[in-house]
Amino acid sequence: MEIQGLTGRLLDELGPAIASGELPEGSVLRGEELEERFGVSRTVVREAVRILEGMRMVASRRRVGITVLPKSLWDVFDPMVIRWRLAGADRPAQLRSLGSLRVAVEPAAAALAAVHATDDDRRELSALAVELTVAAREADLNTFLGHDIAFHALVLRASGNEMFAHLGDTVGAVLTGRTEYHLMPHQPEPYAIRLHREVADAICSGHGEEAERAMRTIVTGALAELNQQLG
Amino acid sequence: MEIQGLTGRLLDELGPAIASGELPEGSVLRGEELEERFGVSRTVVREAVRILEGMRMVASRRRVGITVLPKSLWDVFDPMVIRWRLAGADRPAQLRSLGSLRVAVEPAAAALAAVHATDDDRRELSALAVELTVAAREADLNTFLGHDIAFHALVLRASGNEMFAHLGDTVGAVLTGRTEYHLMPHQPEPYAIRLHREVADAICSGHGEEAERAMRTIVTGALAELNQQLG
DNA sequence: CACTTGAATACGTCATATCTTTGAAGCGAT
DNA sequence: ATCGCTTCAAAGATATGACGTATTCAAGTG
Repeated sequence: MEIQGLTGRLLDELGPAIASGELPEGSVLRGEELEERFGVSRTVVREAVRILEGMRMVASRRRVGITVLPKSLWDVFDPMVIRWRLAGADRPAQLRSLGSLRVAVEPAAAALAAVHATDDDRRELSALAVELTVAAREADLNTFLGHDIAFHALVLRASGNEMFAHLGDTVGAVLTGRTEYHLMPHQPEPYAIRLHREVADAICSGHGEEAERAMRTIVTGALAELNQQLG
Repeated sequence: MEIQGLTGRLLDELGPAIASGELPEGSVLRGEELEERFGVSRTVVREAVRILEGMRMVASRRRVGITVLPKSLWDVFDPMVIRWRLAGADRPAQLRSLGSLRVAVEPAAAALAAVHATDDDRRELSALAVELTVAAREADLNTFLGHDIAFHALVLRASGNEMFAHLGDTVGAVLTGRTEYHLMPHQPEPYAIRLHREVADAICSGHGEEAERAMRTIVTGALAELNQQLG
């Protein structure tokens, strides 16, 4: 679900360059310069810049050029921005931000899911918790990661809140990144696994507060681990 | 900080039309049709569509046209999308989503602010709490609203989390909308005012848990009130 | 020194042409 | 009648030339 064509390719050059700080705040680009540098036409440059303008990473002004805006103005919830920042020099800061966001949102989502999840949601959640346990026991990290992502995305979706649901992919990106990052030398901790089952059980039986508490333990643990890794 | 020019104007026609459901999921537009309907050139249409594509509200495909994507794919955290939805038929759903989001995020932000707020932040927060109390006592609703928005935005910013900070404007839009919505026939509740002062005091003195608790009481109260209003 | 004026500049918009992709119609063979 | 291949046309994607317009900067003027 990405932007296609030359515009998309240019975007994937400019976005990361800005997100990583390679083009710092206040940098000025000229449209014609971008045309030459990337060998594309005005059309392509203008459309890519418009998209960046839509996410408030740049502003285009007559007689001045295309200015890189301060990070505080960026749409930091835009999945593209998040992906670019996770891929570049801003990765630690982005992981910290997302860690705190998870601590805030996921317990609330779990509590809501206990009320709003459909029967199908509950069944799938239970199944995922079981498969998670199996994959962990067999130390199958890739399978584990996939189920873990699906688990958290499902809780967020089952909350019935569209904004929470939308964070599913982002959380998935964090979990993927975390696995890649420290390469998961050890198998997942049994305690964390048990907590996932507790979340699933609590949501299935409609115990919102318990689901919230268990989920909070999971995400605060993840945040603590993250802070330890990042120093 | 809006998109300027004809592109911006077209965007402000198309965005709300899609957000309100006037152009439902699956609707197909042709670029040429938009050119004629709005009397603008291809350039303008394409750039506006590109921006909408960037927020995943539409997808453009050859031989088909510009298709309105299902709401579940939209970047629901994009400030433009939120504004458009708040302005149209989707307003109740958007208010509910934002209400839950506030319950999740603002208490966490308050807790973090107690640790990360600068001295200036703390001073400003105290001042705002006082001015809030004064405006409430004088039943000056506009002043009260302004300070209320500033208060919540400051807590979010002082949390030190850029993603939380970014929600300041959105929360402001919710508060503004709420005041406009039920026209605030009564003066703000003294209990809610006291809670704001508690939040400020707790953050100033570094008591994260107390700040979190007081803030949670505020936002859960707001959510309950909202649910009552919306049925 | 402050103000006005003008020219240079870079984006904004329009119009047109060509290329590329792709959905669908057409058509033949099994 | 259905499957599979070919062909065609529709619509977006890209390129390019022309002109409009706001904005900046500096020269000129009082």
